[in-house]
Amino acid sequence: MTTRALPQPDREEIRVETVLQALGEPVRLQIVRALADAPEGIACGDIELPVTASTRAHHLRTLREAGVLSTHTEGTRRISTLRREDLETLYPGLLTGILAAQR
Amino acid sequence: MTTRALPQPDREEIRVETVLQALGEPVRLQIVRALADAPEGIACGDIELPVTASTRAHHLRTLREAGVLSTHTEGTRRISTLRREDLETLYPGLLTGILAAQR
DNA sequence: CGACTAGTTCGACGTTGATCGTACTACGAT
DNA sequence: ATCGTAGTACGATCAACGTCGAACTAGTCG
Repeated sequence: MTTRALPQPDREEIRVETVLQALGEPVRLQIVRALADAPEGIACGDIELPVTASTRAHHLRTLREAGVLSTHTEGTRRISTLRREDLETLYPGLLTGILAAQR
Repeated sequence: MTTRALPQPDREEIRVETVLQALGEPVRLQIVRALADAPEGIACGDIELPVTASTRAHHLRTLREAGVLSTHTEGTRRISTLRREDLETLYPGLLTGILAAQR
């Protein structure tokens, strides 16, 4: 089995506008919430979403490039995790605030 | 002189996706930052923005309808203020986190 | 190897959204 | 009442985005 990490921005490259724009999309917010409930990460396909696989891939890429999540390959699966620490350092309280909203 | 408030969503009507989407636009984020620096409110036209008056009006409306700011008329000027308390109640930490980002 | 599975990439399509100019409204001052 | 100022509403335009299906890549298991 192979394990590899996908390219993502460094902490200092993360921009607020990009993060907010990424989070301001219902499906992506749903993904972030799913990830928040799974601290150890979750496989893309295991998140229930009302979109096709290709759209899901698109959203995950957007979130990763915005710096919201990390993805690494484990065999044929791609495990995504929230970049909690980076986000908390850059924008303390932001994630908490967002997740506090009732679904 | 006349004073009147413009229609805006009640606190319980505010939706996270809408707020995040509103904040995820550079010009609007700039407006929010200007408002954060002026707790007593600020007249629309006094915010320096790289867009025309009509575009500015559009963004202010978007932010107001999202529940991010309040606007009330004072004579011919429209004074906008951040809805800090409502946002803090709904999404504690969100605003702080966003404003913590260096410009 | 070949078949299967997980996921991505690409191109197309339709919708949304940011922007502008122009026309309009509302208020205050003269 | 008339003029000037602050700001909004409308319609048009163009770019960005979410969505999909189909083709592709990469890994696992027989």
